[in-house]
Amino acid sequence: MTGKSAKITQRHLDAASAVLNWYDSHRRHLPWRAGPGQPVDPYRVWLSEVMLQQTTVATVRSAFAEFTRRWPGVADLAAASRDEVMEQWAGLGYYARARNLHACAVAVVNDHGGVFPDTEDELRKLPGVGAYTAAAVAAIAFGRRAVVMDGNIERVAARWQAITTLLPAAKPEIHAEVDALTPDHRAGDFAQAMMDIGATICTPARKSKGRLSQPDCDACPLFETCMGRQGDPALLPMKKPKTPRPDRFGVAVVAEDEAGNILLERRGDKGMLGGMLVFPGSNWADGTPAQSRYPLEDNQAAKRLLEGGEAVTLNGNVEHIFSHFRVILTVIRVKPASGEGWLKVPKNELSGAALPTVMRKVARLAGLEAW
DNA sequence: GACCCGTGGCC
DNA sequence: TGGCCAAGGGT
Repeated sequence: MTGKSAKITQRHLDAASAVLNWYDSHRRHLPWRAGPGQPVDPYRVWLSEVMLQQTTVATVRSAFAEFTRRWPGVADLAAASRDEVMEQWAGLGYYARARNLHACAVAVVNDHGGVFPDTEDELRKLPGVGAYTAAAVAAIAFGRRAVVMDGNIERVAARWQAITTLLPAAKPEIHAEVDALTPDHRAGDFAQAMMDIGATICTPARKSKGRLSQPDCDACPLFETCMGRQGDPALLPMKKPKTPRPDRFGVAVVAEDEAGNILLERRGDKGMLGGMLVFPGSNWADGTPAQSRYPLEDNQAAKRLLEGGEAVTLNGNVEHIFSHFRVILTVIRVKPASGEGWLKVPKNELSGAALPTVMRKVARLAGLEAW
């Protein structure tokens, strides 16, 4: 997109050239990457980029294989129901990605004749496609020159230029350097090369035995032009400290009717776990453990399940860490007098349902899943 | 800019 | 064990 570029120096040109040469012999071979001279499938590029948002390559490998086997093209994915997509996405997290993934496939079919738009601006308008994904797809799938900035490239560039400004304030400054580095041709290869370098050589610093792990600078194609090596590259990029993660407490009710169905509800589209299935339960509140108060006062429908049946509070808790808080759940098991009004899933079909991981932990504590 | 939004792996 | 991190997007 637009934005200031740093002045392009010979150092920039040398670095970009070295990166592309390195890529030709050291690129990672990943299922969603076309080989040299092989045709690129924009659907697979887009799908992999969405999956890779904040998610590791190892996790995406199997998920990508399952999705492409089930839905080989964008029209197949668009023709699926959203609930099917949510089921297939279960366990991958950030469920807005799954909602947007389906909405995006539908938009490509309905508004673009089933063909992905090939410019950054048009891609950017699709649901779930932000600055990074639009640039990546434009460059990788369509050979456009686009400035691709992700966490890896951000780190590599910040070290290469020895940028000491704190993130995220440093983003424009880093973007300007990446822009100046990005070649007119092979911008997609350049971006993927930078990500490979970030993932395998210019790795994030981790504390190990009280020291910071060091990047493998000797193996890096940017060795000669890197300014970060004049200091300690492991210290870069500098980041603003994160806000602490509070604890929340709540109750989940595992209710099984006479027919062996488990009672669930589907969350609304907005907010946490949107579109996914969850056990009835309380809200998750800051502060004190829920069992010390009146935990289901905020959910009368769930509370009603406990009336009539013998409710058992299970020993132990479910603990789960989300991006911005930790939740500790008390689990109550009950045979309700009536399951009316709840979504019913047969006990033996729970494993294929759109249950997020925290709810699978609840099911496990209640003895419902091997998992 | 700040905050919301999952999960698994690593040391 | 706890804190940090991963090919971010939406509001």
